[in-house]
Parts: sequence; C-alpha cells; structure tokens
Amino acid sequence: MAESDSMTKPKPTPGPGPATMAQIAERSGVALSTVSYVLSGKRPVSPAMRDRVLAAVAEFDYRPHGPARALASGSSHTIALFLPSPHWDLIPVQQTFVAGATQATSASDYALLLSTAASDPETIVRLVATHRADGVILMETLTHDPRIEKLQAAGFPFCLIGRTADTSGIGYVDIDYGSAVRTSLEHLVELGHRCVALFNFPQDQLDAGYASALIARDAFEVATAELGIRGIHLTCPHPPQEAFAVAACLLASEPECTAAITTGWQFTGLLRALRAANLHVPDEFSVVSVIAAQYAEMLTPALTGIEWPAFEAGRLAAEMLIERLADDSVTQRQLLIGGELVIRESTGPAPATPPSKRTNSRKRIPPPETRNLVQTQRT
Amino acid sequence: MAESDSMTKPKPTPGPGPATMAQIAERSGVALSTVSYVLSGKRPVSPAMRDRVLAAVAEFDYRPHGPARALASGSSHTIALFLPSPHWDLIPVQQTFVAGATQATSASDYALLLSTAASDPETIVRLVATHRADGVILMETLTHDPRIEKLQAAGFPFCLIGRTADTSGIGYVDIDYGSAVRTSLEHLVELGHRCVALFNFPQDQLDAGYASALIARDAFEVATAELGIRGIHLTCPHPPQEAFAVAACLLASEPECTAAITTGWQFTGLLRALRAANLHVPDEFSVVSVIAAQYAEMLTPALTGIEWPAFEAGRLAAEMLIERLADDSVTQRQLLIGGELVIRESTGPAPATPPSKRTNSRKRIPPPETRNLVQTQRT
DNA sequence: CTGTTAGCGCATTCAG
DNA sequence: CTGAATGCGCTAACAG
Repeated sequence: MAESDSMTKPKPTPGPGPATMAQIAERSGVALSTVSYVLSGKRPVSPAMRDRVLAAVAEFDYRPHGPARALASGSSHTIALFLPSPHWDLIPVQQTFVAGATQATSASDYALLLSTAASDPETIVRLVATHRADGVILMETLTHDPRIEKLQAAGFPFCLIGRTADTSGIGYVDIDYGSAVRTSLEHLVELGHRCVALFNFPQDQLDAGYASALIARDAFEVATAELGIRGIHLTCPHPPQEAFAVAACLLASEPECTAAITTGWQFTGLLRALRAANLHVPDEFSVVSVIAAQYAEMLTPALTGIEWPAFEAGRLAAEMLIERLADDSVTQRQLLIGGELVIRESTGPAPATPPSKRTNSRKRIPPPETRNLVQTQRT
Repeated sequence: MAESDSMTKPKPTPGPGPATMAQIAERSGVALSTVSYVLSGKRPVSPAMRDRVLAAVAEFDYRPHGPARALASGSSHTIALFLPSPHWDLIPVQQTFVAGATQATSASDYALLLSTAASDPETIVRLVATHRADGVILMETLTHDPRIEKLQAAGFPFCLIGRTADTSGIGYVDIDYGSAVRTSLEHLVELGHRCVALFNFPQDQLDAGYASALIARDAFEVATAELGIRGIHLTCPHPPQEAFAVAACLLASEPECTAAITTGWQFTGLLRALRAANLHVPDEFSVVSVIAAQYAEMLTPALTGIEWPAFEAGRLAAEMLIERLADDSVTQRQLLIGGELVIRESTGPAPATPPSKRTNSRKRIPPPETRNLVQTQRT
C-alpha cells in the first residue's frame, strides 16, 4: 500500500503552505496578472486560459490572501460595528441589530468587525484609519455626537442606527419613536384613557442627548396636547428594581393615570409595580411598550406594543453602508422604520372607577421619600 | 486672518493621505527599519532616536496600516466568531456570547470578525484560509461536528462554546447541562415532586447531535433513575406556540406530573399552557429553567433557574483562543461553567392534591385554532 | 487579449 | 545600536 518514492507528493498539495497566485500562474503557464484578471473579471480573458487557470485554482485549492489584497487594492472589504455601552447586554433589542447587520454583511461578501467603544471617538476612527475597515456603523446615536463629528471630519464613510440633530447628508436607519409614541397615545385615547404616563429612557441618556429619548419626549408633549389629555413624562432606568421604584411612585401619586407607554425595558418594573399595587392589567391599567414581538409575547399579559424591527434595522444599515462604499456618489438614504402597533393583552378600555376609589386600594406603596418621579440614574 | 501663501501647509498634515512609515522615517531622519523597531520594541533603540521618531509619529498622527502589517507579519491579529442558525435571534442567550467575546477581544487589542455560517464548514475555513482571521470560535457545537473536523484537518486554531464527543486536545467552554439538569432535579425532589418533565431542545437538534441536548437527556435519565422518580423526556421547539402545544399535551395526559425543567426558551409556552390549564405556579406546578437572570426576573412569576453565564462564556472563549494564538504550545483549557441554581418564585412544594382531582380541573385548554390573539393595526 | 513591471506599507534579515 | 535591502501576495498601470 506504500506509494513509490517518486509519488510521495502526488500533486494536490504542491507546497506546504497555502498556494499563491504565482504558483497557480506557473502551474497553468500564464502570467501572474492573467490569474488576477480571471479571478477578478476586470479584464476579458480567453476561455482557454481561463479554464487552465481555474483548473489550477481548483487543484491547489487556492485562496486569495485577504490582507495582501487589501494592501494592494486599498480596501479591506470590511465594515465595523460598534457596540454601545458595556451594559448593552441588558437591552436585548440592540443585540438583534448585530444579527441583522451580520447577515447583510455576510450576504454581500463583506466582513463585519465588532468592537466596543462606548463613546470613544478615537477607537472608532482608528479602525478605519488603520485600514482595517472601510466604514463603520454607529448605534445609540446622540443628538450631537462627537463620534460622528470626528468621522465626518476625517471623511470616513459611516451609517447610523439612530440619528443626529443635523441629518443632512447622513445615512441612517432609525425607529420612528415620534410616531411610535403618537400611535400608542392615540390607541390609548381611543380606549378612553385621559391621563397617560410615558416611561422614557433614563435621565442620563436624555442629558447625554440620546436622540430617541428626546424625540419621544417631544412627541409625547405635542401629542398629549393635541389629543387634549394629560401626559406625565418620566425618565426611567431600565433595570427592574429601579423602574419598579419609579413606577410605584407614579401609581402612588397619580391615581388618575390609567395607562403608560414605555420606550423600552422599563415595562418590567412597571408590571411588577402594578402587581404590587394590586392593579390588574388591562382592566385597571393599560400598558404599551416599544418592544420586539418575541418579548412582548413572552410576558403575562402579552404586551401591546410598537414593534421594533431591530433585525431589519441592522440589515438595512449594513446594506446602506456597503452600497455607499461601492459607490460614494450614492445619495444617503434616511430610513424611519417600524412604528407598527400590535394590540395584545395589555391594553383595554379605561376603567370607569373614580380616582378616589382607586386611591383607596393602594396601601402598600413605598414611602414618600422616593416620590421624586423624575430621577437620575446612577451607575 | 488669511495665512501667507508660504504657510498654506504649516506642517501637521504633510501629505494628503495617511502617513506611512517611510514618511515618518524621512521626517525624523532615521531609517525605515528604525521606525519599525521603535514602534514594535523588538529591538533596543537609543532614546534620542526614539524620541525623534515618536515626535514625528505624533506630529503626523501616524497609524500603522493593518493589512500591510498582516501581510508582512503573517498574522491578522483577528479572530472570527460564527453565529449559529439564521434564527439565532430567537435565543437571546446566544447573543450574549457575542457581547462577551467582543469585550474580551477588544481588551486584548484583537479584532473580532462576525460571520454567519449555519453549518457550512467551507465558509468557516475560508476566513482563516484567506488570512482574514487567525482563529475561530464556534458555537452550537454538535457531538460530531463537520466544521470541527475540517478545522482540525486544516490545522486551524479554534475554540468551542459547547463541546464534541471527543474533546481530546480541544479547548472549549460550555455550560454544564448535565449538572444543571441534576441540580434542578434534586431541588424539585427535595420539594417533594415525584414526577418531573424535561423540556429538552427540539428533536431536530437532538437528531443533529447537538451536544447540550444529548447531555441533558442522558443526565435526566440517569438522575431520575438514581433519585427514584419518574422522568418524562420531551423534545420541544422554542417558539411559544409550538412549546405551548407540547406543554398542553403533557398537562392533559400526565396529571401526576407536577414539575418541569426547560433547557431554554420553552418555558414561554409552558407557562402559557399552565395558565390555560388553570394550574397555578408554583402552588400546583413548579418550573425550573436554564435561563439568564435578566429574563428569569422579567417573568411572572420570576423563574427559578440555572444561571447561564453567557457573557462570561463568550469572554472566556475569546481569551482562550487568543492565548492559544499567542502561544500554540499552551494546553487547551476545557471549562464547564455555570450550573448555579437560583431559587425564585416558580418552584414550591409539590401539591398534595391527588391526580384525579387535578385532572378534573382541566377543561379550558383552548383548541389550537383559536389561539391567535395577535392582531395588527395599520398606521 | 496577454505578459511585464512596479509598487501597496510594513517586518525582518543582513551588513555595518 | 543603526541603515539598506528584500519580500509578503496581490492589483493595476503599462507595454506588447
């Protein structure tokens, strides 16, 4: 069964390491550049030579050397996505971006580089400056975002999930928190609610200029005014315990409030506070959240919600950026997606019960010290 | 305010594009190689020259060209992580891996490449073969995994989240589903339960050889036997509706079953089925799930669970791989983590009610046809 | 249509 | 301790 000495190396693996273009050029008896051209198709090549080259490519299992190609061509064929804060794992919806972006990137034969860089413009610029990525996707965008300014100043291609104050010439995909809040409100008003609370993003995010938070707040104020109802704007941290405290305060101090909207994960604390206050959802209190169906349907009761198509958002952002890299004269698209209301179990007609009676049924509420509704989150 | 003509180009930006080593060598009057050595520290350089070089580096805001470095050095300083199926967004815990891996990678000054490749060994090998990544992390490992065989055959460094049948010489980090199941079971037996169901991963994953599913099943069979209780092994899809059907069926046909363990997201359907059957948790039925605290605490009742430290797992896997890349003589670590039981609200003493009576109370299990409670409203 | 050639930016070997 | 020279593998002018 032993092969003859002259046959120790049949032919499939000529050299030890991976094959290079030079090797396949030699093997197929053509010029190095011809190999390059049959591979890239950037120049017509006669069928005869093409076949010879492709045969050698198959035979050697040749793979182009990525970095070498990047060096010579000036493009890494890679985009980078920066994850927000280290605590991002607390907000599942953001993780779904990544899945969407990954799929779109892989589909376009690009590579996706992931990095953490909470708010450090330098780290972000570096990836592109070192030519490791051709462009970047940013999330958790601020109204005035230093990262974006730096990226613009350096002339690096980028795309946002979210948006800034001045969006001129900037491509982005964002959920329309404005219409989300308005749609939710209209739904609640139709059901007869006359006093609705908004559990907005935490105060520190508002202070930092987190665009979605500002948009939600403004939309809430405008819409409550136009609809002629009372609106209570709360800034509320996402973690259950802290959200619980904020919600408990609201329930204690605002008996006439019969419904709430949450911009995110705050519903956890809210639902818990409602249970603690012995208020039934939706008979005595209605809840609408901006939330992916996956989570909305997992809860009891299932949450009426504004669908947040995070996977789509990630996919679109990646596609947008890649499109721009391929043709930088392309007009930057600006997409507002989502905002579709899905009615589930957590909303219902406003209770007819007079406020006084309802106030009565609340005895286990936290002490007054915690009554500061608009509070700041500490990390 | 206009500068003189001779000053149009003060000095901070000498050339238009990014600076190269050659430029900073020229600027600081040293040899190209000297610049390389002060930057890499691989050779002693006199303080005088070092300072001149560093000054020029700062002045030009020089950044080493990643691909060029990779080409010359033969290492891309990058690792790749492959996401499982396209449906992975349904299983949040897996997403948290990515966060952990990203953090560890960034911390080690490596880059993390994300890619989708359900079960395609070719795609996985390609990233390394093209020198775009030095090694890869695989998740959703099968007992006999073609991807791993290919990686081993090619001699490419890798690390698993999960594990294979033959783990010799393979580095991995995995949750210990075996002890997770046993610990859960012991907890339930202590509470007096004598018949427990396991909602294992779906049948197709078992068939495919998904290691965690097999381990859970085997551990369940061994532990129920040893503890002298009856075990009902179910393979159950994660999606709520399908899990609901499986759970409803169990409740209808096995009145003596008073508790269940779920390996993952199946608890959603189970909880819904319990409600539909009018069985109170934990008074009439206990539930334990393998689940991250974040989700366990979001539910009503909060789920007693085996903590799945996904972030840690991702972090450890990345660190492990990077360590191995730095020194390939390092012994492959094999880590089984997690398995810690956290008792919350969903487990309690086994009900004393005789099976016959309980069977009686189950009439309102809704027929599958009427279960569509989700409706959509257009904006 | 095809071959020759010159770099891309950096790491590294070899002289000095 | 330092400088000059070579090559990593590929792309893209440039000649034929």
